[in-house]
Amino acid sequence: MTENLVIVESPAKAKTIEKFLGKDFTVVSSFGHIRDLVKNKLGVDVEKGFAPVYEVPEDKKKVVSELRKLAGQANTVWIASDEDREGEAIAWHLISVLGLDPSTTRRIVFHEITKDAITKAVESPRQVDMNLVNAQQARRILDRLVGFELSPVLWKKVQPSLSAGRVQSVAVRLLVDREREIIGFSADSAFRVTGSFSGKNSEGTAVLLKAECPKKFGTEADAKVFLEKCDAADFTVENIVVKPGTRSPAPPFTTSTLQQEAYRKLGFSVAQTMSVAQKLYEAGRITYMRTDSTNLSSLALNTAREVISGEYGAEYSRTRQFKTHSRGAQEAHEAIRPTYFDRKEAGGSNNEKKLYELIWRRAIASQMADARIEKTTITIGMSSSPVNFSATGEVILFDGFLKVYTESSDINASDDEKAILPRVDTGMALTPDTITALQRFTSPPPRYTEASLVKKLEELGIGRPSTYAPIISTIQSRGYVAREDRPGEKRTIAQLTLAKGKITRSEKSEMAGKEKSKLFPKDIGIIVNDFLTANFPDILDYNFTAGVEKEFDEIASGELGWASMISDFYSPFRKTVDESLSTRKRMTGARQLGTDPATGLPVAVKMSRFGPVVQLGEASPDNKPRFANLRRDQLLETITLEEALALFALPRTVGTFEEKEMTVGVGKFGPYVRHDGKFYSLKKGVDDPYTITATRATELIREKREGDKQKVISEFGDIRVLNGRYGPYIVHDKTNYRIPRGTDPAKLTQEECRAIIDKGSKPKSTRGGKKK
DNA sequence: CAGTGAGCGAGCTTCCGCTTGACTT
Repeated sequence: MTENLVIVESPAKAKTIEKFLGKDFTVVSSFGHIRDLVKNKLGVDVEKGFAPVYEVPEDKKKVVSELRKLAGQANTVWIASDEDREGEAIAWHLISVLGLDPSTTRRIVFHEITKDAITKAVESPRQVDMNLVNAQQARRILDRLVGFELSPVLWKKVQPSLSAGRVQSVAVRLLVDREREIIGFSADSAFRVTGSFSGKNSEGTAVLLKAECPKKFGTEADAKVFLEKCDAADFTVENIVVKPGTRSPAPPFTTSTLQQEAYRKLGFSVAQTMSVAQKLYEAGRITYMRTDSTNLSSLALNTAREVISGEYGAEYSRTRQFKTHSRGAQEAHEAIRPTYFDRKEAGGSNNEKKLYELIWRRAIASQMADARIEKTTITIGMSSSPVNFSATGEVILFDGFLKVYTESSDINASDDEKAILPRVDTGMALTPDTITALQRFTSPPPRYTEASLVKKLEELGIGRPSTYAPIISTIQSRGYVAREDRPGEKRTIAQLTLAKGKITRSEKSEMAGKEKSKLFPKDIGIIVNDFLTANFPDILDYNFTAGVEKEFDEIASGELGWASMISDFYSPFRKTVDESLSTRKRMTGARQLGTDPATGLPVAVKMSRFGPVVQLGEASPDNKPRFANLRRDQLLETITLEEALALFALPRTVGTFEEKEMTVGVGKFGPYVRHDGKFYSLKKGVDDPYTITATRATELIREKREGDKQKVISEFGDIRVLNGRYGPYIVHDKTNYRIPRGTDPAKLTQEECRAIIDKGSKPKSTRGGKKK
């Protein structure tokens, strides 16, 4: 018999709270939502005022029956789900599913897990707020209607199994729109002039000063004219400006900023960050990792102050509370911070340690003093032209929070290195050692990374902390976008150098468009996006979510009825769905590229059942056209006739080896060499199927044979002892057998192998585990 | 394990947000 049963959302939270509440209270977890719209149907009765059809999902039945049992034994049930829309709905579903009495069940909330906050919460219970619950139901129903009405349109008009939704479709649109900006971008170049000067200051010390000309020169000729002027000029220090300034720390982490910084500083993917953070949370090392709040509890503020004062001195401490700026934030939790600031290290694995340290530094820095800096700008005038040179430098007078943490930026910061400047005096003469004009190209807008996409989504108020990682994974698993690298293209840039009264020209090369781990939209994503933006512009609008969120807020405050909101949305939406089903044609992304000069046949690209293809010739009852797959880095939208025709070069014969032909092609598992009925994979990033030579192909064959030899330890007819990924094992009749510990696999005899097989120390069948 | 690209039609796919384990390698 329990006196009091408290239900929270997370089991780790339950464990912590139980300690604060004492023995009269049992604290258990609902593991999030316990009820949802039915799984495989619309689950909304459109005819009957959009009545939702709820069910307890299969994987929640156990939790529900356990909770029901405990609730039946308790005198008082307290529901302490989060203080936001979803949390309120969880409370309401719990009351309804567990058969609790709404008038005696106590709804409590707290957004920091401290004894004080919990005690206060228990002293002021309330009842479930039905307006807030209705706002959640409206959100849920709207998302279901959009997702389950839109996706089937795609199945008919584009391809089966595709999906669309309020959040994912806009995420894909961001990437497609950005890709089109990049496609339409043409790089401009200008010449940037820098100089290296020497002179003697009033103390008689020789100084060296590097400075840049703020004016850019559009053409090489203009740059040359300027360098000629420089050659004839006298240079003097015209002006020295010293400006004090401060820099302030960033707020402690939210889910989104944690994902961004873990990507920039540690190279973690968004999903990796969340799973590592989950481990730290379960171990009690950090506060909850799915949050949109930058708020810190007063307990946290106090302990941070103590730790900072003790570690760095009181002058480094400055207590701050940050306002949460993110759109649609619900602030049910604290910011992400260490549970104990005095613990500088925590976590089992290396990744856990690294992420913990990052969280610790960011949270501690947020409670530290501003850094004080001094920025110096030296202007150098020249006698032959009104153009100046300028040198900027920065000195840190007091490091403050910089002692612990500096936030990284998405933009490459290599250009504005903060140098320390030497002492110079106004009017001082300078002699140029070298002055160079280097050609610089403008860059297109950057492609999104997983983390920068999350940042953008958060800015638009789309998605929630618990869904950022799943969104990124959904749009990739649907094939709409892919995380890829690109080697980039070599580009030649010109450089003019003035030294010792002579101007010399040289050329350098740089890589343009190199990409690492960026999100690229794929053809199917572009086709789906174009279809949706053409037919459902309202839903694909970047501000759609912000608009409906405003209405959800009105429902939450009781100004708007949820059913009327849904109804206003649904009638026109449903009409557009029906129209696009009956009038729109299938979308294939087809483009006619022209005629093949060799055969005179038409060349076209389109999306086929198995991906983007180029087609040579037209299909008719007595003609089967030739097909070739597009490469991973090509798009239907941008591929040229020449590029498309080049794809038919495969498969090709590269030569003979041991009197058998070697052919190169691209198969299911990438590029290969085929020889004597066997396949040999080309090395990724090394070999190119279009240019690989016979010599290299035979090399690959020999390498593979050598590798296979080492794989076989011994062979007894149909029994083989092999070296596998997980160590040596025995193969017989297509089944693998484990070798007993302490046995030298090289010394196994046929009889011993037979014995192991007969004993049947079969590893479990590898087939069973896969779920549909 | 290294291919497909048509058409027929049954039966299936799909949303967003709240939470953790199951699973195998």
